[in-house]
Amino acid sequence: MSDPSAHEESHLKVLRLLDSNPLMSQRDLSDALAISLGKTNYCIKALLDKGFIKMQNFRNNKNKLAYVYLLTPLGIEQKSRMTVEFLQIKVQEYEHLRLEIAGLKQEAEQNSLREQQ
Amino acid sequence: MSDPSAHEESHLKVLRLLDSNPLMSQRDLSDALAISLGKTNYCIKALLDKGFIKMQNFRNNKNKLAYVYLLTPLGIEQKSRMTVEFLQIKVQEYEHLRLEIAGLKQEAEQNSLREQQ
DNA sequence: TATAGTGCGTTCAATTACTGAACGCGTTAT
DNA sequence: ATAACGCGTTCAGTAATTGAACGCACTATA
Repeated sequence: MSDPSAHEESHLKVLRLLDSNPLMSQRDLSDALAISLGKTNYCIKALLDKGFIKMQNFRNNKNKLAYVYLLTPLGIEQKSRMTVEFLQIKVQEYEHLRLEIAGLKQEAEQNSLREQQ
Repeated sequence: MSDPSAHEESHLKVLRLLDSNPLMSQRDLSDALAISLGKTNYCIKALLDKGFIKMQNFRNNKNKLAYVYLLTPLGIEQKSRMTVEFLQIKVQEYEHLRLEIAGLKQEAEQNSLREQQ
């Protein structure tokens, strides 16, 4: 995929997940996104590098050292921007898929007619 | 992509294209599918290997040597099977996308409300 | 207190996926 | 003749992705 929006989409998904739950580990994220741990780490680093998220140590009520990934103000702003951007892209994909399904349906019907003869 | 259905989808698309126009060259196919020539060639070879298509020399009315890629009876059968299979997959994707769009829309609206305050 | 176990972020060699320039060949145009 | 063209084919190079392994800090167990 040399499509730049492919990376961007992972970034948006991570931002959305972390915004709803900053406690997610990189392994949680890779499960949720169905991508490898390495790729998730690569993505997190990019978001840190861009200043969209920050990594923060904290101790929870069981005195366990852990991390939270918090969206920065810039990250929140970018998340909004990317949300609108992908909304448009997704609507286009939706229409494309609708047409593709229509084509497949038509063909499937033709095939079953052919079998009946 | 270790997803086996990714290959399969290319195969189905090639079968559909060739069924509608056996005169398409590998370059035509790579344009239509927006994939590289090398990948198209790899795909064609796989379909030949499986016996789904056959490659046939012919001479058109201008005495030009050329190839046609014809679907075999097995290829026609497989194309039908794969069409039904992907119809189901695509419908699922469609629903998934619908939900994703709904989520994005809701979020975009929340963001614009936040901006107004 | 010692020690094993757990979960975390991180790394990176290996694998897989993909590209597209280049080639040989036969046809077509000059 | 000979250049130009389009075809399938090849393959070295690059991009993308994986996941086992590592060190570290905390937790549970003896």
